[in-house]
Amino acid sequence: MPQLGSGGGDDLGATDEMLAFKDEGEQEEKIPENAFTERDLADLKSSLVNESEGSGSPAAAADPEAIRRVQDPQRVYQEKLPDHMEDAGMKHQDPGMYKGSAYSGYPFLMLSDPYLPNGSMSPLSNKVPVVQPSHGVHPLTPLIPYSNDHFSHGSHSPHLPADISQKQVHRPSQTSDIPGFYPLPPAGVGQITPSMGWFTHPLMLGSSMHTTGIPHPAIVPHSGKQEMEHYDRNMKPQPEPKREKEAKKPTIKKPLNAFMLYMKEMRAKVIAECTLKESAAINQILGRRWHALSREEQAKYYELARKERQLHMQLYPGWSARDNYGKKKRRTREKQQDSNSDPASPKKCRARFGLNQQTDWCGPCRRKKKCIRYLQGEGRCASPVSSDGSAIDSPPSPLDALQCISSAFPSDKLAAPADSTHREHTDPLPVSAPITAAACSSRPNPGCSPAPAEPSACSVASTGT
DNA sequence: GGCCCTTTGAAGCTA
DNA sequence: TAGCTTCAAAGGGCC
Repeated sequence: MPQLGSGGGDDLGATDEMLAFKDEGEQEEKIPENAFTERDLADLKSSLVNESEGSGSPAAAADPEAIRRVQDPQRVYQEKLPDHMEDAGMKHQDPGMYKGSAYSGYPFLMLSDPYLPNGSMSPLSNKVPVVQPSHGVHPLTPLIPYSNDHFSHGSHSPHLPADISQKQVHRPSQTSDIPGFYPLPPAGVGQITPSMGWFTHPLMLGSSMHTTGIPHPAIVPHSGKQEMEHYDRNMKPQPEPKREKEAKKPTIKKPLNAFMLYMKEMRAKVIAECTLKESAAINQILGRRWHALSREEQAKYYELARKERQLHMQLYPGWSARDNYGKKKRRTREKQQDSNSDPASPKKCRARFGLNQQTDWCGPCRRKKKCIRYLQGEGRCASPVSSDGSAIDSPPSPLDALQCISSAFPSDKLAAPADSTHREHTDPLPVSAPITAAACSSRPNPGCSPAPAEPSACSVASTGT
């Protein structure tokens, strides 16, 4: 795996685990200077619970651990907030690791400078033209990856829900205790912890602010306008029938993982460069580019993702990914069947290549994903025939599009990673992969010169499937 | 309107 | 513990 595996890395799939991050427990010793206080955290949780669940606190009630954490904030926050923020130079302006990254605007990393005292963004924050006009979230705010348009729907002002201020007024126990969670005067901003700094972003306050005043984007209604209306109503003090209230419980979304953060950042770039629109095709490209990233580059995103998870944990101690299970319907049965018959399934590929399953495979292969070699153009697994005797099809061919991307993005990493020693498991896109005329004809990029190849191979990029 | 596609990673579940 | 499933984002396509 290219990611972060250093030689003997075992779990190459979870490369973030391979980072030399300290154990959470070890991180308790240091508290970021700006760490918000125990009280803030407790209030924050309280407000979340109050707003989403009504006056009661079912989440906490159902989760003694949550209560304990709230009551033991020292443990909570110290436990959650890693000192590697300091280690990585993130506690203050980081001249290195995040410099030049779109994530220079990452709330966690911004600490003192990301949001200037007057609320404006750090100049560094505009480096990457990620544009998400339809979502009132600042595009450079990775800690705001969650869909937030739910909070700005309907006739409300796209900037601030009409009743926001009222709600703040009517929530004395929260507003008074969480001075930093609401539109703050410049002085207040400085009191907010780095991790909470995004709360004060003008855009956040404008459109994605949670009506609780805790605008964490992970909190969204289940879906749609109607639910949002319910959600708004839910914020009002009037008691509602239990069943109804339950149905209106907002959804707390999963924190984004490293790749998701990367996608969020790079999507617009890929779209702009290759005039692609379909997310499926874009994601294929991004997936390949992800593998082409250097260890250090990926480390940024793993770090961000880790902080994202930590913040998420702090905000929603009782939340579990399981809470959202069943909220999406998938054709899992069909996929499962495909996986079983897939000649590139991890198990089969491992066996065919006769490689050590602990060290010789990339993360995807060690899970359910296809063998990376299969995908990367070796064409097929070692055997041309699958276990059931049927012929193995040629691998999916987004490669031509990816090849084009490699031209569009003159990064030598795609063709020749800077550090090849750490990507033995995920070789970059084969340079020999031809760019089809179709692939390039749909792209304005002059660097994309077609090579003779099957025209149909571009279908992935040009049409999506 | 809502699911599908497509990617990787994290977390939960199951045997 | 290994393997599988689900969800996270995105937005065009499709039914």
